[in-house]
Amino acid sequence: MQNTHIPEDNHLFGAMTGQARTRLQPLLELVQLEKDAILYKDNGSMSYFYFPINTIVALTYSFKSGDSSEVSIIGKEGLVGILSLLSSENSCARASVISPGLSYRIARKNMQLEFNQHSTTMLLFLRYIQSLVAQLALTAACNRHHSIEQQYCRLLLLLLDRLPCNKVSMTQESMSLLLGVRREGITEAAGKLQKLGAIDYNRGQLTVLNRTIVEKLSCECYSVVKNEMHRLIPQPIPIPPKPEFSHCFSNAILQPACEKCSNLDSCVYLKKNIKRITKKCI
Amino acid sequence: MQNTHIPEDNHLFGAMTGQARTRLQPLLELVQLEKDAILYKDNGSMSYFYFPINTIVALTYSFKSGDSSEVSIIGKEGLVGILSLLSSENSCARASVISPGLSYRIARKNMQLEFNQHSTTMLLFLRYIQSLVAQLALTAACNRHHSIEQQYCRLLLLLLDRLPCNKVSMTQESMSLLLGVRREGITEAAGKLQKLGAIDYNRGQLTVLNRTIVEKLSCECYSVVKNEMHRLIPQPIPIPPKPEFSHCFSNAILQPACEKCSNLDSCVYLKKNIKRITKKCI
DNA sequence: TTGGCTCTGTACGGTGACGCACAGACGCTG
DNA sequence: CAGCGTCTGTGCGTCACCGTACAGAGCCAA
Repeated sequence: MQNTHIPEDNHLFGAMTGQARTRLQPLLELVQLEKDAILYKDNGSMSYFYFPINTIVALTYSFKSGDSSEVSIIGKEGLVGILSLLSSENSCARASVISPGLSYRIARKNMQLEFNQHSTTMLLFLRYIQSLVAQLALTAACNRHHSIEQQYCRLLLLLLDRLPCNKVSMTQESMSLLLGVRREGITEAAGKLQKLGAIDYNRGQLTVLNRTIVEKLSCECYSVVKNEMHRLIPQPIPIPPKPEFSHCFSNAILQPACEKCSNLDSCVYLKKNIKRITKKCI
Repeated sequence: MQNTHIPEDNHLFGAMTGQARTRLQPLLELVQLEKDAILYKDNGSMSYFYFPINTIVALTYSFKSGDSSEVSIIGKEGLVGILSLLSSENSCARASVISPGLSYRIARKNMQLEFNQHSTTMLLFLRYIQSLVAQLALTAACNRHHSIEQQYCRLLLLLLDRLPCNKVSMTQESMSLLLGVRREGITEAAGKLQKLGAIDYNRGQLTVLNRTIVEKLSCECYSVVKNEMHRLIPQPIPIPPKPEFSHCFSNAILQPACEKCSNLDSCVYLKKNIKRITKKCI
């Protein structure tokens, strides 16, 4: 049975020229990123770049005190690790998987070669970096001025845009760590949204029922970031979701469509030969 | 009388190769940036890049509500406008002069040409962009977790590093707008620092008396940003301040060394042919 | 079934920052 | 010198968020 994913499901990869994609395609490897896997640490080096397909990665900055805060969310629209193309070293943020799923990855040196030798690729990536910069700047200002509720909604929307469905698999505890606030703050915001009928949730399984309400309660930061991204990186024409895809590969995110897929281990696709990246890997 | 400044007083310019500097030097123009001049707006286009000498520029993001927050501080170590090299458009932050002084500037198209055609320049600039990114990420997390007092100290240190002396010419009101907090919050923080003997101030004229205390009260963000910058961009060997320089060109920052320089208009250097960039210019 | 673990709901006091209001101090100008 | 505008100090009440603590509810495994 054929694999139902193509690297072009990642928008940034899809926005590369045909020639560039032809060059890179043989160097790509499809991997399953599991929850809380660390793709790179604050100061460590990284071996791979990741083009997420249906996984979501957060860039977070941590203080010595242990306090931390998300600075950027990267999913199928982007590339994890791109900032390290700017120099030989990483920046000071950590990249961790907050929603498990599939991603293509490519060895660092191959990516660096492509970036250095082909100006069209470089220019595209630089545009993407600019959109990341805008996201960072906005997050800074947002953290200063907006309420937990607004930021919770913003985060929900960022996650939704990067998931193949309207279900988010994250506990309130995880969300609070991302935003750098108390868990109780999230409980309160989520409780209000539930009362309004905007979301429904149960033990780490959150479903967005009415996206409009969430958008209204969110701060303007969400739409600004989204528009900036769309302005800089052309978005692919929306393709109707592939049933098999959403069935078998996003089972940690979707409510599974069948019993046997409620566990990753029983998924026939994953049984094949897709490497798993777990918490222990880097 | 010779001009006492050279473009190499700007660290980023100084870190460029000799060939690159030779190419750019004839294209540079020395200008006087006056307080509150807007170098570029949130969405507008920009005509020049600025290599600050003894002026300081803030990148701030503003919300529709009018709330705003500084996301980055740029002085003699950097280049204002560099992010727009990444694509044809600007990012969503505004650049305004918070400390008046001199800067070299270069037309946008000339800079873009240099960036596109010379890889050593490009690589240097990309490294600088990475340090900016680190600053943005840190600011985001800092805004979340650190107190006004800590952030006030951080800002003071960032300003000090970019000034030729220990005097900062800014009102508490201006500082509060930068940090995106109440003016009274700054009053309180400044009052505490004054009681401790760390600073002295009077109607917009602030002198740092004991830098060590300020560093102790600051959050770790200052040193992290500074180290990241030094790691990525080689710093010049410190040169003892030139008396004439500090006398005549930083008079809006320094307590003037003589009476006739207490006013910009009476400065013989500025009388010559240095263009002034005021609030009205863009 | 039972016990233990995780996740969520709630409550309480503490605190840092806010918004507002106003007074005093300083410095410039006529 | 008088008057005015700017800058700073201070004192409220309010609110959002924090830290802590604990209880209940759901889920899983022994």
